[in-house]
Amino acid sequence: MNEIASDELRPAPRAHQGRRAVISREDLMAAAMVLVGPNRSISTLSLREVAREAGIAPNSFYRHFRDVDELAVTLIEQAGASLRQVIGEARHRAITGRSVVRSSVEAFMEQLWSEQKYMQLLLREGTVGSDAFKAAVERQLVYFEDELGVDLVRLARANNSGIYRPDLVARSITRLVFAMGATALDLAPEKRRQAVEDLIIMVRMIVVGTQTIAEGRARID
Amino acid sequence: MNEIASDELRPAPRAHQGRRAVISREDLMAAAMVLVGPNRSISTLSLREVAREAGIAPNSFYRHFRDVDELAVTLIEQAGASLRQVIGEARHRAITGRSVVRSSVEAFMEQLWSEQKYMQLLLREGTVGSDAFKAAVERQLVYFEDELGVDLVRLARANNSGIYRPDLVARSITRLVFAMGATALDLAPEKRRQAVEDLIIMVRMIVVGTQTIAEGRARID
DNA sequence: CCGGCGATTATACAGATGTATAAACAATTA
DNA sequence: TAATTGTTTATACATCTGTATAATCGCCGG
Repeated sequence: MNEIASDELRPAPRAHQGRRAVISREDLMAAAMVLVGPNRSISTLSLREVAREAGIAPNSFYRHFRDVDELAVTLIEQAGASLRQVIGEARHRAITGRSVVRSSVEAFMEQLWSEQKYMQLLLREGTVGSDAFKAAVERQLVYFEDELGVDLVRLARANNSGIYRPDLVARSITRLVFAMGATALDLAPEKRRQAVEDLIIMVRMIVVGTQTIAEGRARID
Repeated sequence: MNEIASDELRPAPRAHQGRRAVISREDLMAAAMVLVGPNRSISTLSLREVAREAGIAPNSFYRHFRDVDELAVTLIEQAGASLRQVIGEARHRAITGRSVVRSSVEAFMEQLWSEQKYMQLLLREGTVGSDAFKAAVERQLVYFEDELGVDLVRLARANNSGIYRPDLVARSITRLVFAMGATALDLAPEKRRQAVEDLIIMVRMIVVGTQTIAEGRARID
């Protein structure tokens, strides 16, 4: 994508010629993360602002990203990858435990509190901003859905329980959890526990629903 | 709230003294709606921009709203009220029909296509922006949930079907429908029909889930 | 040690933004 | 008609933005 990003692709074709970069893409991404907050979305950050926070001249920004939007997309991908890893681990660790729903939701919410700013990118900024930005977030959500879908099928087989339209089940759960997580982000700490319990019940309803339908026991109104 | 808004409260204390306002709050709100679009969120509109679109001097804006944020909150309330009315009608009209889920979801999606810009405010801008703005959106969602919750209980009684935690059911359905609606907003027209059908299935899963749990037929994994 | 080159910077410019101040305006009241 | 009052406007200012241009810095190969 970017000629500078390809540094990591070709490790050192000719070391470095000229002055070595004193600042890295990662530094700029970190600076951007310092600036975002509950009332500051990534798309409202200015190039100068990020550069200022990183302690470099505005123009140096261009050597690393074409514009703030490209930086935002990179951050989204990083946040998505890290979240999917955490949740994936939680799900597989829980296979031997008791409730997959509970441990997955709890893992998600833990990641939510500990990485608030990263999570905010995925949860609440996916619907505004440039097309590239929206697409990047949507991509992460679909990754998430796909992995969840696979696990749902595997679990259904293991438990000898039916599952109806696992794709839609995965989609429902993902979107619901992300939506509830977004509102939970600015929730008073003492209400968080309750929010987690509520969310677990919500997810269980979906799971019970798909099982009941699959087993032909559903009464459709 | 605003001394000009109170026009409608005290009809005409002393008609008008001085020049009559040549532009109204509604004109400014309409101008703002012209400017928003799939890639333009309300919180990124500048005061000058809205004034320009409305054809007034920038400073005249202050006679009607304190800032763009106050205008945005007013728009949110208007959008929320109109949506709740449409959906409420659809739900009660459907009580005599066949599927409440189908007709409600379809009514929602119709409103989505016909009032895209208004709906966008509720669906995708609720998580960024000022606290006042986020609170306004959340308020509309809770209104929506409450009304849905009441109807769910009524329907369960009418159908002699159980319902578990109707509050959480209403919340799940609301958040899920809004989340899916937000992504559906920039969907190619030919994919919309499929999205509606998928969404109906998702909602049905939740409904079947709550019924199954209420009737003690659930197998909790 | 030095010439070259790439990363970084300083400076600058045009445009946009929020808003302060005061003048121009029109409708109502006296 | 004339004074009054609230609305609208013109002008202005400081600040911020993205970016173009050219100079500076420091490492690396010769």
